[in-house]
Amino acid sequence: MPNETWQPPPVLLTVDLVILTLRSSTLHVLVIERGIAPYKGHWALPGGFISDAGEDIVDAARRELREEADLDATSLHLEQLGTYGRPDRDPRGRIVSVAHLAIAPGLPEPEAGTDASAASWCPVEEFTSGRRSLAFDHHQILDDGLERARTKIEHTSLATAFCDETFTITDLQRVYEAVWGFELDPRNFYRKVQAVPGFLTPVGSDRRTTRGRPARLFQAGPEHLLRPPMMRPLPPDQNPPTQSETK
Amino acid sequence: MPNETWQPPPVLLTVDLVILTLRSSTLHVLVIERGIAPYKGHWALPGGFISDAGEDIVDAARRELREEADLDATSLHLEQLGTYGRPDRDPRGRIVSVAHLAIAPGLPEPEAGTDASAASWCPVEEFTSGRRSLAFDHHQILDDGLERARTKIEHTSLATAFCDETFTITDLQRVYEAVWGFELDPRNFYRKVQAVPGFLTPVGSDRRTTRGRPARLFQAGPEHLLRPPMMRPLPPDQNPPTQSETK
DNA sequence: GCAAAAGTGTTTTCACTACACCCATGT
DNA sequence: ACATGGGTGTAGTGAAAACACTTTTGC
Repeated sequence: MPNETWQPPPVLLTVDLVILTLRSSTLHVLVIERGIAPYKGHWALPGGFISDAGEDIVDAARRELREEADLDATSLHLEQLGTYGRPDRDPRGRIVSVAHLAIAPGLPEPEAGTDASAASWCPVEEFTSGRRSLAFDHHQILDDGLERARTKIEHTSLATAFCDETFTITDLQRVYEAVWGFELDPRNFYRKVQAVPGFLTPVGSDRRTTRGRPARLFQAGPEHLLRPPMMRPLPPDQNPPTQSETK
Repeated sequence: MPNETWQPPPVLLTVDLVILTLRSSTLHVLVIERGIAPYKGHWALPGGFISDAGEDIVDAARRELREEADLDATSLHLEQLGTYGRPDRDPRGRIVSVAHLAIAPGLPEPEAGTDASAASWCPVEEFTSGRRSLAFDHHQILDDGLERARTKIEHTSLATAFCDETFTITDLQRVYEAVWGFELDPRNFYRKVQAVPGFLTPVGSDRRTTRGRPARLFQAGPEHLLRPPMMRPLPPDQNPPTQSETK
């Protein structure tokens, strides 16, 4: 162990953001086009350095959310995702990034032309399919953020963070389908979500904007942990053998 | 946004470790008695500064595991838990800590008197009950580590990391009971774990030395994700109302 | 034999799937 | 009327809790 007079090497700390939203029933992530080196001209996740020595990490994430995405962090879901510190992850030197996951309701228009000039929503499928790439280790961070979202909507009420203040059950179903990547039975989904105590609170009025029968409106309930959880079926690549089959 | 000539403030990075193990069917955490200020003489989680600018974060965690706990990180479960950076968390200044969770099989004896003089296993209940306290924000880190362990043994094979190379099903049940804090039915547990494909692999030879019928020995199977998961029942503080009751 | 721990069978309950069917609205 | 999306009934399936019961050891 180093002795008392030894001084540890300082590092530079950044925050990076995986900001997810739903746009026309498709999962999108906010990316920016880098204006400076390294990776100038490449796509990257929004983020930046901790601004001063007294700034809390989550406050830095909130600030970047406002500066780079023009989003109000007080009304958004925001959680820490993980810390990425591979020594070679940034060619400028030892830069450690604390990644965060943010969930926003679907905004009707892309980002207004504010401080962040080159920010835009992009379907996550562009990146997961490999058609587009991301700077630094941001592909890894995006993958981790997507996996976090997929598992968290199973047993927490995180899916409501993708919706507006009030929403229909079908709206919520679109969230699950977009995040998980497959379709669900609407009738069973309808009852399943309502059977979870505290998940949804009915609000008096209905919504009649489309044709067809008007849908009841709900808002997020008081419960954050879903019991029973909304378990996703395993993808049908192969049916797992049960205990009895090995008999 | 700061202009190009602005330099971000460097911070000091540490790693802290929540090392959990089972000792006589009780969950224990490794704590050290601090020999230097701040919090001199108080209990704290093992940890230390990143040693040089090229050291990966997880390597630093492995190094601390070896230096402070005399544990070989290659045979242990080790994962990142989260990053703690409240500006006032350390009176020495801006020190950000990347906390890790480590799981060790039950060692027969406490730590050998190696580099870490004052390290000792302590039942976690001493801290969760408030009888003992921890330095810095380590109480928060411990709570987060415990919660991570509780949820991860539900849907991953993490519980096997508490066991030796080979173990009986009852050994594994003790892990679940210690981490969750309540007892399970041994007969149902016996079948439930074996019904999860890939969770356990029977090792040919059986037996073990207690009185009573000898138990079959198993080792951890190839599957890391448990499907179906080992769901814990909700604590019986109150039975949640189902959908039909609100009718 | 008896206690203790391992392992099995069986019943009941309950959640989930699949799908037929009814309801309320716009055009 | 009929298309469209919202909402309900119900039978079949499988997982899990509860618990009686059998097996295999040490003493």
